[in-house]
Amino acid sequence: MTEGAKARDSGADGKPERISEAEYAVMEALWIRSPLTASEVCAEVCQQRDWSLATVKTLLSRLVTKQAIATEPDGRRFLYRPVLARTDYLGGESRRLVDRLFGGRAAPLFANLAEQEALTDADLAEIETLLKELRK
Amino acid sequence: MTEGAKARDSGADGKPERISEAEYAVMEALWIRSPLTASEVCAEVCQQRDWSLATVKTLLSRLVTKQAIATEPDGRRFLYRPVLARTDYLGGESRRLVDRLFGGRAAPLFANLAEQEALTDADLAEIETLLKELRK
DNA sequence: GCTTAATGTTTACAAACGTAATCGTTCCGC
DNA sequence: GCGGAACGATTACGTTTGTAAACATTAAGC
Repeated sequence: MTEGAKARDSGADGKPERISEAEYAVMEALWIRSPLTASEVCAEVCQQRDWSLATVKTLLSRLVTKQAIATEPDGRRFLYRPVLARTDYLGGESRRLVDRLFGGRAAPLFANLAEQEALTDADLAEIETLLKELRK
Repeated sequence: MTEGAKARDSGADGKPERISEAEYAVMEALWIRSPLTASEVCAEVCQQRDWSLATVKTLLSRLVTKQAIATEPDGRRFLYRPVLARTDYLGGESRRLVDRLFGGRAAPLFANLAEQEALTDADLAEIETLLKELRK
């Protein structure tokens, strides 16, 4: 490409492009262990999702384009490792949900989860502990 | 269609198809007030999202197909109203997020939001109140 | 009665996504 | 040195989503 930084941003500046659900599965593998080769990633996810190696390669390429992962050469092939931190991703997605569906406030989300009976006793206990931490 | 219940489910049985982000904006309008005509929905959302009436009509059709809303004839036109309850939708999406990103446990989500400083004092207070309720 | 405005239906089209096959190169084993 | 395996890059193709225009029908005004 002759005129570098064409556009479509997601560059170092603009907010990172969203990671799709399939791409997320690949990210997970890399968050657990990295760097990995494409084959190694496939070894981690292809069984569970019933994917072919080709699919994983496509997803890796797209993630590189989105700058969610980076490559480092290792001989004739690449090793892939996350650029986007897991915590940042989770935080971003959580905020998105809270902003989009609950007016940016977390309390209604919890009320909703409670209503859905999606909160286990363990969850409640942990949250209580966290609350104490935060209010300190 | 000659052979009713063709497929593509989302029928009365299979889990409801996902509602996209644009579609959600339409649902919001209908959750706030319903039934509404297409024009009325447009009056609610077209300014904010910079949409044309045509776009709203498309989204309404798709939502009808997905059985998220239903129509009732009103003379020569339709009135639209939600079939999917707001609470159910919010609950479903919340669970999806918790399942997909946090292994189905709400506590890590909470921890994450805290880390992202996405919890206001008001949130904390409300959640505390909720917790007390739930543990009763 | 005829034009027109409103409304649902159909069709359109580009971008993103899911899923992959194919192509071109290069290294490794024989 | 050569055939195949491994790998990244390119191309492919159907579906969903975002966004809308075109079309058909009909009710309503003049």
